[in-house]
Amino acid sequence: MKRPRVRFAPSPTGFLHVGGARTALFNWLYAKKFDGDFLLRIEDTDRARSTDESTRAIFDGLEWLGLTWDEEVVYQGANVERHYADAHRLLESGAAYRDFTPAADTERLRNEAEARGESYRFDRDTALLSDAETAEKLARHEPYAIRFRVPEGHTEWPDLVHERIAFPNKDIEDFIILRSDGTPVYNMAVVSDDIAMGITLVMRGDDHISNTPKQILLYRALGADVPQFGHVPMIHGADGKKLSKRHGATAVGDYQHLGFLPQAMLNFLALLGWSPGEDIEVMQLPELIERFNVHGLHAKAAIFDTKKLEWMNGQHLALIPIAELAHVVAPLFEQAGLATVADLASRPAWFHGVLELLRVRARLTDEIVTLATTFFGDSVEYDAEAIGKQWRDAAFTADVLQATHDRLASLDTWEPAAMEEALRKLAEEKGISGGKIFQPLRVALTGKTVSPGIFDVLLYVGRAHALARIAAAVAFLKQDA
RNA sequence: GGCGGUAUCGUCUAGGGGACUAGGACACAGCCCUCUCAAGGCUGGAACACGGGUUCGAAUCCCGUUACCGCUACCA
Repeated sequence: MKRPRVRFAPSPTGFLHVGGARTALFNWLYAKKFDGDFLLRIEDTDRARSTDESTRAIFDGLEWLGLTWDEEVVYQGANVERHYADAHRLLESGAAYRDFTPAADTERLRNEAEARGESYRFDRDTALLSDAETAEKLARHEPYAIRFRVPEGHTEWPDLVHERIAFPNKDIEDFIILRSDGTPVYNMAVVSDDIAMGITLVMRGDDHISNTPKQILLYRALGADVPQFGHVPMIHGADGKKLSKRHGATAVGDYQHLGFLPQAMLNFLALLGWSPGEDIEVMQLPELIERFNVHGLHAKAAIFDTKKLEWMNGQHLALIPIAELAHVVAPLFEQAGLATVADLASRPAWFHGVLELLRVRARLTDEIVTLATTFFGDSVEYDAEAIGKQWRDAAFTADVLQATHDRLASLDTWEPAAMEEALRKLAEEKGISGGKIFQPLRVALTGKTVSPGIFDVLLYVGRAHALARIAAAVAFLKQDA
């Protein structure tokens, strides 16, 4: 079997959309799984809408996800000469013909038909000219478009995702392949490029299904092998409509900035329209490649469920090697003004310990930073709610906290087991439950009613800071009483 | 309008004629664990769009209807 060659061919008219990212992923997985090449082609022939900025955004998004491409990026705009030549080849062979009808005329006919509620089909017979007429118009340098002569019969193909799709050719009008200004039209450019790039499988969004018969016709007329096709479904928003800005974040970059991990995004996207066929959900890239199969590809549009993506991110946050997580998250700590990247790197054991505590409690990397504030700085801000709930009896609480402070201060090691033993003993002596100590202590240390386990907080806040915070709480309570 | 595509819990899905009392996951509710919060474990509610066939037997095959989506350009 020939080495498979697939491609992802976005047009640079916006950012990398999650739907595009998913098609890219399926193509990439296919290439990895079947030992093929994954190529990238930027379809920048629409000069007005294409921007370098969005080309960069596509690269960035793909790189962030780790969907790297083989070979150099192909820019469609650089190949217009060939597109033009291919269109003319079709003209020479008779597969296409010149259409001298002014664009405005066909547009008018189309509009009129539409107004009458009829469907318009370009009429080949009125456009076809005698050789003499053609020669005459050519001599006068009248502009013409080149139209493909759609043959009789029907066009069908076995789709990788759908079973078999067939179109009667009578429903396909003679479409333009070269505009009267000499520029190629999308279908012409795509086919010409895919042939030149040796693409063996075209996997793309199912919004291209109706382009496919036209393209197959072009392959045949050009004497090229018709590749395989696979049309993957669209991604919809919660309302069932095609995902768009109205639904919130749709660009891959948005999710990156929201605090999602690329591996979670990939995992989530893979499961949107593909299933391994087993009850397994959380997978890393190597496992995704190993399990990927064409059979699991879906035909039905899927709704983008942010909640599940968040859950998925939480799963990957828990799975990612701690050093890698530290690397991803350290810059965020710096941005938040908590600590510099260099500072964090200088005390990896401490930093990793803090991250271990928080990774299971967070779903987004940003949340880790928020939760981590407790472990930095000297002062604690007390939540009014926390005070009301855990520090009701100020005098009693001050007393308990003072005793807690003293017991902890007398410890000669600063490790959780010893702290717990000491404080449980204190509770027993006072005839109160452990919670009666831990909860007020939590407020003293964090200002909040919720936090990681209290002994872990003690450990990572550090002896000096912890004792200082408890003393400050006692002072606060005494002045309050 | 024409053409094409799709149809299983709210959502992502398993399911390729009998193993279906329709399984898993997210979300939701409850319980357990427990110093709080997460995580984890357990339990619960929740679906085969509708109507006809084919068959001893249909979520699964066929036809129709409906709904939704896409395309219908000298855009890509």
